[in-house]
This record gives sequence, structure tokens and C-alpha cells, in this order.
Amino acid sequence: MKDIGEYNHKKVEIKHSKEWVEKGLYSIEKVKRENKFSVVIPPPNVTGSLHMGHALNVTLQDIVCRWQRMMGKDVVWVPGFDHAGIATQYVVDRQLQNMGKSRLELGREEFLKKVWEWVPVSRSSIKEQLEKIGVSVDWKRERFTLDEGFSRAVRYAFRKLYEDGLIYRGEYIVNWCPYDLTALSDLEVEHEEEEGKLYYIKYPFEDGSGYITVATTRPETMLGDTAVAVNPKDERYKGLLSKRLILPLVNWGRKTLKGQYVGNIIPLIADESVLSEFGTGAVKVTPAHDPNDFEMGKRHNLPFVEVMDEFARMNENAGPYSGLSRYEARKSIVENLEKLGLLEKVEGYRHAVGKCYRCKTVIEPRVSTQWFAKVSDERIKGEAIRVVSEGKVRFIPEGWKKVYLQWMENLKDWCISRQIWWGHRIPVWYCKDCGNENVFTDDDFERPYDKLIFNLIADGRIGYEFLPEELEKVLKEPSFVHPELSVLDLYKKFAFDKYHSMQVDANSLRLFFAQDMNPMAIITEKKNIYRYNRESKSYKFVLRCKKCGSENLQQEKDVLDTWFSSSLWPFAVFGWPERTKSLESLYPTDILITGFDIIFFWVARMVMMGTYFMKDIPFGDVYVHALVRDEKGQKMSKTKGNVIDPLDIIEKYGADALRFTLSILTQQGRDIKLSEKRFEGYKHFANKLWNAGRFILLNLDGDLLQSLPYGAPPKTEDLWILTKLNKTVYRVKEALSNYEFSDACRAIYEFVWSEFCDWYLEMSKLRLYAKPREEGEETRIKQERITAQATLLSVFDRILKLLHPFMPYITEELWKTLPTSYTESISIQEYPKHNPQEVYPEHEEKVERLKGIISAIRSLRSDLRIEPSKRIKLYYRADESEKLVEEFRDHILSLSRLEELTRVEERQASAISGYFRDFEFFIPLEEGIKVDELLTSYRKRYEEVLRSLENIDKKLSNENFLKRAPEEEVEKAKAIKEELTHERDKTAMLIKSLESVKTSAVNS
RNA sequence: GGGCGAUUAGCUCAGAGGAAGAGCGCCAUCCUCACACGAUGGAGGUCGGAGGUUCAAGUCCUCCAUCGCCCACCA
Repeated sequence: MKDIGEYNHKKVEIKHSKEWVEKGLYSIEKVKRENKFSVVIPPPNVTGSLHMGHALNVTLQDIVCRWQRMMGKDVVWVPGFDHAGIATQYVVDRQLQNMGKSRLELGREEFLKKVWEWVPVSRSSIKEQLEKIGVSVDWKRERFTLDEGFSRAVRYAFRKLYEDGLIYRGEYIVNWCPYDLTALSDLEVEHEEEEGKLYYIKYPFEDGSGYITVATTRPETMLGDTAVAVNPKDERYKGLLSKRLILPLVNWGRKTLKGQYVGNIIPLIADESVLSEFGTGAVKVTPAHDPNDFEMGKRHNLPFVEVMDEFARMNENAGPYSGLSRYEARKSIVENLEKLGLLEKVEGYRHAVGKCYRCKTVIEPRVSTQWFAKVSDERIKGEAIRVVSEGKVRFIPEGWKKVYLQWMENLKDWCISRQIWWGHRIPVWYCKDCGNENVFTDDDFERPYDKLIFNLIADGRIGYEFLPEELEKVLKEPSFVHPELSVLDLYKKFAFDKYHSMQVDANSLRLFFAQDMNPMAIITEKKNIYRYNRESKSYKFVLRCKKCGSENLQQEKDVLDTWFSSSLWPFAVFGWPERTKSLESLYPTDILITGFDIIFFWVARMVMMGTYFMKDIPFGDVYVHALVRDEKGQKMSKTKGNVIDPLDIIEKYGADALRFTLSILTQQGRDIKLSEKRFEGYKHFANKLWNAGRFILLNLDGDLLQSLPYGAPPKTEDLWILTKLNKTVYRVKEALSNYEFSDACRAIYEFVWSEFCDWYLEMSKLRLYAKPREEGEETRIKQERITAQATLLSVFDRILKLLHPFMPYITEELWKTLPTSYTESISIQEYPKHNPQEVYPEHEEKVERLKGIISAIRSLRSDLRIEPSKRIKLYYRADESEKLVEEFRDHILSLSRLEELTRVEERQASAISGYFRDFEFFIPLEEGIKVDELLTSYRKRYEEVLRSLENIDKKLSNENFLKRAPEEEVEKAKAIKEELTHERDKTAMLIKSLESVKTSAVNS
């Protein structure tokens, strides 16, 4: 007997989200491999806060994790964040610009400090959001793609790939963003259709014998042309191939990338790649500013002339155009060509323009020296294709498998270097003396101190020259991801996976350095690593070229593509490259849940790196969910102003409503269109559940558990609800096993609302509120009440558990109020299992029939406009339902609000009748009843029945149907026919009686 | 240029061979002792179009239309 009051989602949710984290409920140290269920979160970027897509993503993961946990698995869900190279740099750069500063004037080191100031801001805001959503991650295992251990893992990965010949450096044409000033991978370029122009330009022959017209969308690149190409089979140009052309406008010397000068006389060459059908069949060749032309330039050994700088401004090779932007230059060049009569024509032309995915600046293809991962190599690509095509890695929905495989088959090498500052600096040190590329990792050093110091230097935490005090300070600082640990502790825990009894105070460091510099050490072959500077009293960490021993080394300035580190995520979070216990017991992970937008960026690369480094898949299942759109189906974006912020929704409707809405809307392979209305709807569901709980608790006897043995045997409706419950449990299990989140939600929703609340709770009131009518009934009533309460409690307990993965907060809160709760959280209770012993088909059928009868009575009442509160007299006739009506007389009386229920032999003259199957009932006619509407509706129904009958007759008179359809189908059709015939007669009779009522009403 | 997905009630979507479903919205009656974030009842669909397979087609096949997405170096 307790009242939990009204549902207040804020009160409920604040209470538990902190509590779950503090109790460390979702933290498991030691995991049994055979019972593990591991998941790594797609780490959110530290660029701001979470949007609805993240909310969907983590909700689905949390549902799976909570479910598996309740199914008894040792669930480890690793959270973390992505440093998100360009994206984060871009965000911080923007902030600086708003303050009137630029990153270029700030310089690398100062800029990085600013980024490090920003990162924790974003991280803690995201972390708070995740906690509010209720994710059951293990925060003790949190990682950051740029934390100390991760950086070390990245260097290991780089080195291994480099030494295996799978990473190389070379001069190629790459996608260059003139705003972010970096190279981009092909994936980071977005192609957008644009209305452009196609310019036809005349290139005169050197000998004055006319000209060739070329077509181009980018006239400004002509300044870098070093040939014109045609298809060798093109008849139009066959005789001209020995001729040379004058490059218009250019009357200055141009310097090639190799430093030679070229003039304005260019050859006409033949190349297979030229399409005769396009334009004039002749194409200008600009090897330094077009990927096709680059290849052609290589094939024909053409000079490479660069005419733009890193900002996409025309450079000194552009003569008088130098200093102009590409678009200014285009305009000016077109004007000048026109003046010279060399512009033949200009056509409108729709074509795709490549843009930077981050800042939307038009990409400029540019020749530069970059690092590439040779992912096209069979050793990487082959395995990554195999594991997916063989089904070891399974995509859900399946359609993505094809998308993945197609992309993989056409894989080109991956440009992994970025000319930005924020990220993992490429661990290569160039020898200025012999030119060797030295890749260092801490493997190159033996003693723990050396390894530690090398890593700190490589990460830019300290300089090559440092004071011991400085070192001590850095090591004692709280680490970024785990402020409860010092940097040194973090290394011990997440990087080295061993406990080193290292002292970190300045004095013991000095002692160590002194040992290193011991004269005895100098005598030996080995050169010492540290060098003392008397003046500054600092120590220098000396790196030497592995080939020539020179100390004249310089580290690569470029950083790695952010996806390079993300691709290591599924094993690096567990401590790779060390063979940690976590790695052994938790890799491969069981499922990856992510959006389809990063299948290539991330999923594919994790498969490549996972299979390469771990010799095993990174995850078994990949569940690919849709993207969240606004109600019109448009992408949510800040500029459009159509963003629905998860935090606002949590505030207004609660995290439970947010989660339930997102998961019920998650259909495989479909975008999710969201409007705020949806959240409101499922908030109502939470409210309904709450009130059901409130009702049950209000009616529970305090000593219920003790009096259970004295309960009466269960009634039909008890067995019915148990049957329905078990069917629901089964449906949910099936749905979740197949990642059908929507089905699972709907099954629970329907059961809770339409069966449990609408019918069972109402029926239970008969026993709960029963008053003795005659003497000696008290005991029976008490016993029956116990059974009703026990059933309510037992079913509700299971409802809460069933629903917990979807709505963790409200279920936790309600469950704790139940007398049956005994552990600290519902989330570590066992998930309800389907129990075939609790399925009673005959009782189910009985109650379903009862529901039909009650609904039919209610329907007629409503049609007759009888007020809901009015109790009426009802007469009935029944055949097979007779016994049922007797058994449930009280239910019918109460649920259809009757005063009397009387059995009669004959239908009554002045009464309106209704029926449900064989159950026919009569409501005595009263004055003021409008029969017209009723008549219309019955007549309509009659027509419908006739039509259906016609169809079924046609079916049954079809010989082929009788011959070929399965027997049960024929039987079913016959049964339907019988029922329809019955209904036709009943309806006809009703109409007749209504008509007579109408005339008699008119007569009177 | 390839590929994928969508098209079912006013809106958002289930249904994947055997009598067209849900939620929201709408209409009517009710503030009935868990819940008006509610109860009860009701209206509303030739399942984008055209062919075909089948005894039987929202459901399988072919073509078409419209919308959306992804991939692709045609200047």
C-alpha cells in the first residue's frame, strides 16, 4: 500500500544516471572469454556536443549491451573519444578567428595548446550527455585516440606497416584543400553537381597552319598546360600529331617542378584515355593540376608546371596573373582570350565539383610529397575482402555487404599524411646527412625510462632537451582521459601494461642519467642516449640515424589522417600492441553499431587493420543504422535550424522517451524522420507505465509475500495474461536477436498498453475491490485478492525487466518499489525467458472471446449514444458462448457497465440488438435514440459482408483453388464463408429490426 | 555513367504469398475511485503505374514513373 505519486521524469532520471556510474555497475575487471560480450563505442569527435544521430547510435548500443548483460553475459562496453584531426582543428581555428586571431600567426605549439584547452570542454560536455542518455559503458576503460597509450600504438602500427612495405612516401597529385592547407584522402572529398561552363579555347599551331580547339571547365589551369592530347584513333587529328602548338597568353618562362624552364610551345600528343566524343576530342593537359593529366604527364614524360600556391592563388608561373585567386584568374584569362579571338564559344555545363568535406572549399588537385598506406596490397585488401565475403564479418542489413565489397574491390592507396597540426605526428625522422627515413618507436630503446621519455618527446609533451624537474612535472600531471591517474600511471596501465617501480622525482632521474653517461658506458659499443648541458643543466635525448649514426635528424612535420588512429580502435583500446589480458579476452568485439556514413572511412579500415595486426576480425556483426533526419526528411544542420537537440528532448520528455522513440523508429535501412511530436507520444507511454505501477502498488497488501501460499488458484484471465506475456517475451527475444529494435518496442508497447493495462488491470479490479455479498465469503475474497495481486506483481516485474534495456530509468525506479526487488539494480537482473509452461491456448481463446463480447456491447452502446457512465439492462442469447458468459458474468457487467445481464429465449421486439459470433444481445429501446446513423452504419457493413461473401464464394467455386491450395487454406476459406453468412443474416435482421423501430418511433 | 533504397489511411511507418495494420491526427461521448500524458467507440486505403508468374500478389519477376542516397578522373 504505497502511493508513488505522479510521474516526474526529471526526478527519476537524475537519481539513477549518477548512481549507475558511481556504483560502477557496468565495470568488469576480469572477464571470462567464453562468456564475454564486448563492444567499442564509435568514439564521438571532440568537436562540440552530441546530436540526435549520436543519441540514436548510443541508444541502440545500450539496448544491446543492457540486454546481453541481463542475459548473463560479461558485458564490456568501451567508451571514448576521437581527436578528429581536421574537424577539431577547424573548430578551434574558427574560435580563434572569432577572436580576431589566426592559427598561422599563433604557430604550431601555441595553437596546439589552444586545442588542448578546448578538448576537455567538448569531452566533458559529451560525457555528461552520454550519462544523461543512460549509457551503460565502463568509464574505467575510457580512451582517447590521442592519449598516451594510443599515440604509442599508432607509432607501432605505422612502423610495422612501413617495415612491411605497406606505407610509402612519394610525390603524387592529391586533393588539396586551400583553406585547411592540407592534403585530403579521396573519401574526404565530396562531389557536388554544379552549374558550370565549358570554355572552348583555340590553341594555334606553331607553323601558323590553323589551330586546335580544346574544351575545359577550368581555363585558369591553361597556364600550366604542357601538351594537348587527342585519342590516337581519332581520324580528325591523325595527320597533325607531329605538329606543335602555341599555348596562348603565355609569353613568359615557366619553371617546372624539377626546376627547369619551359616555354609556350607544347606538343600535340596521342593518349588512349582521351575520349573523342567529348568536346572537340582534344584536351589540354595540365599535369600539375589535374589527376588525369598527372597520369598522362607521367606516361608521356611531360613537364609539370605548377601555377598555383597552397592557397590556390596563382603563383609566379602565372606571369601577370600571379597573385590572383583561381577565380579572378579565370575571369581575366577568359576576357583576354576573347580579346585575342581565341575563345571559340562558352557553353553551360553541369558537372561535379570536388569540395572539402569539412569546410566545403573547392578542392585543388596539387602535386606534393605525401605518405600513403598501400591498402591496395593483397595482404591488406585481400583479407579484408575475404572476411566479409565469407561472412565472418556480417553486415546488418545485408545490403551493406555489397556496398562494402564493391568499394573494397576498387580500393586505391590511402593518402595518410595531413599538413595540419592537430593529430598524431608521423613517427619518421629524416636524416639530413644520408637522407634515411628513420621510423622510431620505443622498441628502439631498452630501458623503461628511455621508452617513457621517447614517448613523451614523440608526443610533444617535452622537448628533446629538458630539465629533470620538467620531466617529473609532466609525469605527475593528471592524465587527460583519466585525471584520477597521473601521466605515469596512465602509461603503466594503458601503454606498458606492466608495473614498473619507476621513481619519477627529479633526483632519481638525475641518477639514471648519470648512469647512462657513465664513462664505462662510453667505452662500450653502445652510445649513450642522454647528453648533459652544463650551462642550462638540462639533459638532451639524443636520436641517431639508424643508417649513418648522424644526430642531424628532423622529424616529419605532417600528422596522420585521423582515421588512421581510429582504424586501430577495436584493439588499441584494449592495450595493443601489448598482449594484455583485456586484449586476449575481449578481442574480437561482438558487434559494431554505426551509421552508414562512415562505412568506408572507418568500418572498412578497422577490418583492414584488425585483420592485419590482430590476424582476426575486429567484430563479428556490424549493425548499420539509418541517419536521423528532420520531419521533412532533410538532414539536420545548424545552418538550416532544424536540429532537434537530444538534451532538449531529455529535458522536456525524458531520456526514456528519447530512447524509446529512437528505437521504435529504427527500421532497418531507412532514414528516421523525427518530429518532436514523436517524443511526446512515447512520453505518454512512460506515463502509462508509471500509472500502472502506481495502481499496482496502491493495491498491494503489505504482507503479500507472506500470504502467497494462501492464494486461490489462478483464474482464466491470470492464465491469459501469462500466455500473452510469454508470447511477448518470445517476440522480444526474436526481435532483439535480429536487431529488430522497432519490433521489440512495438511488442512491449502493445502488450503493456493494449493487453495489460486495457484489459488485465481492469479485470483485476473485480477481485481487488470485491466486497463480500453474503456471509462466509471473506476468506474466498481474500484468497482471490492474493492471487490477483500476485499475478499483477509477477507480470509487472517481468514487464519492467523486459523494458529495461529500452527505458532504463523508469524501469529501475519502479522496480525498486516492488516488494520483489532485492538487488541494487534491475539492470543486473535476469532478463525474462520464454516459459512454455505458462502458455495456455484454451484460456487465451476464452478471454479473447470475452473481449469480443464486451467490445460489441460497448460499440452498440456508443452507437446508441448511451453515456459511458450509464448502467443499462442487457438481454442476451447464446449457444457455445453460454458457459463463458456465466463464468465472466461479473466481468461483462462491470466492463460494459451493465446493471443487469439476463438470458432470454426470444429476441425482443422493441430492442436494438448486436452480436459477437453466437452471442446476441438486446438493449431495450428508449426514447430519443437516433437510429438513422446506426442504420447507415449497419447497411454499410451489410454491403461489405456481401462483397466479401462474393469473393469467398468465387474462391471456393474455383476448382483450381480446391485442387491446388493447401487443405488448411480451403478449410479456412470455408470457415470464413460460414462466419460471413452468419454475419450477413444477423446484419440483415438487425437492419430489419431497426427499420421497424424507426417506423414505430415515427408512428408514435 | 554505375549501384542502392523508397513509393501502403491526412502524417510517420509496420506488413514480404492466403479475409488490408499501428501510432499520431481527425470525429463522437465521457474529468468512471492508476493515468485527460486518460477511457470508450468511430470515420478514413482500388497498397506509385503497366505487364507477367501463381489456384491466390502490398507481398515474387520485368519494365516505367517520381523522390532520396552512395560511388565514379570524362576535360
